[in-house]
Amino acid sequence: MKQVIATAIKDTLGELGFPDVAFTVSHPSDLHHGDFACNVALVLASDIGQPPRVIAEQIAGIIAGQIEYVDRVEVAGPGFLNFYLTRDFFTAEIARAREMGDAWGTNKEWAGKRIVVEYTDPNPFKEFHIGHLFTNSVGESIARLAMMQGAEVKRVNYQGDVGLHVAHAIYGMQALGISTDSAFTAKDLGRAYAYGANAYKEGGEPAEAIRALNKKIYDRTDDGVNALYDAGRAISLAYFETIYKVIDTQFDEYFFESETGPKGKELVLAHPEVFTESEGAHVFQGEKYGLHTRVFLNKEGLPTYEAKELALANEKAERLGGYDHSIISTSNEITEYFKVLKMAMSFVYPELAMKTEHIGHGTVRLATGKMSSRTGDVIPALEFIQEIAETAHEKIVSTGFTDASPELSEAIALGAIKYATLRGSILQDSVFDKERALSFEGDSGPYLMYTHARIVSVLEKAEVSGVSLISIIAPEEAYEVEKLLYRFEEVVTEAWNERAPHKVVGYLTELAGSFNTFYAHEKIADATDTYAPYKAMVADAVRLTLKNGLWALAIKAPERM
RNA sequence: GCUCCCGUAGUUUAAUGGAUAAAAUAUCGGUUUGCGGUACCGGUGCUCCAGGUUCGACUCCUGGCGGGAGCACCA
Repeated sequence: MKQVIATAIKDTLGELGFPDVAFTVSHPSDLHHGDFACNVALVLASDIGQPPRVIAEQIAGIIAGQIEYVDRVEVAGPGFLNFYLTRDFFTAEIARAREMGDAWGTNKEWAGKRIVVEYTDPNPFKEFHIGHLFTNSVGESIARLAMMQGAEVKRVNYQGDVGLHVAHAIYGMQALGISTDSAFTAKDLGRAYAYGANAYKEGGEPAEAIRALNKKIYDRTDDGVNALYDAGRAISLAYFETIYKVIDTQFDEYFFESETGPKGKELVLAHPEVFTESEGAHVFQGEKYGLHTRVFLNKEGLPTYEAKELALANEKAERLGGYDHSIISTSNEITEYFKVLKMAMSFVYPELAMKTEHIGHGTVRLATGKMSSRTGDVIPALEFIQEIAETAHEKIVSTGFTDASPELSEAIALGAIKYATLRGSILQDSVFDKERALSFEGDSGPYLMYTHARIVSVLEKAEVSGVSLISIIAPEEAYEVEKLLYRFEEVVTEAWNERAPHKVVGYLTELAGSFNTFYAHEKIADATDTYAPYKAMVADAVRLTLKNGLWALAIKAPERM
């Protein structure tokens, strides 16, 4: 529709003898200003020395009545052309949405192409905390938006099972007497890690011991260390799997630093023209490209994150049978490193470098203060979810909802968390206010879920009362909610193009608000109302949009709450 | 010190260079005894500072101020 209007305007410009200028056709921020607006007269004004409103009137005079589905064109404000669509357009869109069903909101832009999305990336031996929950929410949503573009998406999780942090944990295990003789849990590992990290910070002998351990972990020469390592790694990974089940995320492939490490080292050594020796280490000198120098192999000859990530790009391509695009979603602490890495990659793997994209997102802070896995002052993800689920359960019981199952409590808790983390731009740091996420009022995941469940319910009531969804007699004026509905496809595409899941959140919230206004003023389950069948169809299209939109955010849409 | 990100109602956040800067929350006041009140309607209240570009700037440019991250062997 946008394209149709743009073309018509372009033709009109030619007809009037105006120069061909760049203009935009967009949705006005206020629905009272029509469904589409064009700024062409404002752009032309200075070029041809006429007031914008005069130009706009000329264009409107010609274009009115020329475009199918455009009811009228008005000149407004400083000289905008406002296009109002016909009732038939909205009616047709409602029907189209309902026909498309689960495919509503998707397109074929990336059909036949493979996109790899790497996200979450928790490190074994460390706690899976709410920061991982945040990064998982972002990555999962990006992956789903990619799927909605028709791409074949491969979800990938990359985990640091070697490196200094593991040495921290092993050192802590030894110091705290955690051994394979007795059962230990992921929580014990978290404690051990915090202990080792603190010891390393103190420097001196413990730091030396940790560096020595790090080397042993790599070369596997010490049986005692190997035993601790193998048991710890297995317990960590099993623990992560239980979390993935809870947060509804599934990975196609897992990559480990223990595999990419040796390959990364090989790569660095094989490209001396790219990686130069400096102070005993192998570095990439980024200064030539406006970046900074980064170490790829340290002076002990061990690969750093950078070298491993380099090898990882190729590993992914090999194991997944190639890819058309590769997204790596991490917190923005990595952003600067990644620029250097990508530059280095452009010399080693030019084709892969071109397909690689890093998305750095902000970090979550709690209202109570910053959390850090180094001090052990973190909130474990599972405990956090459980706590919110318990509060959700209390609310369900006290308000007399039909379903008080633990599954529903958990779904609501996760909906609250995901919404809260995705509601703003992912670039920005965000503050997680627990009280707010738990309030379930206004802008919230449960608000959207509740609206969805209520539509399901009213549609059932409508059916029972004999409202048949066959009649398409619609009131002359389209409801406001209809004017938002057809934009869903555009929003999904925009959210994908800009890597901005919050666009979907904002849209769904506006849609739900608009529907709730509609619902408060219009009776749907009333067989005596001529318009009831049409209103039920509108409600059904909103239900579908909420369902598909929530899916893009990995939030469940229960039919009953 | 250098690089990157950010600065919007009391608070948390929106706004492809466009119209009266928008929601939620908090606060104040309402909802025709209506299909699920976790809802709906209304009031109060905001672009860090100083220049510049533009018909038009929260948005772009320059310089400040303030916050976060990074800046050689952690990830």
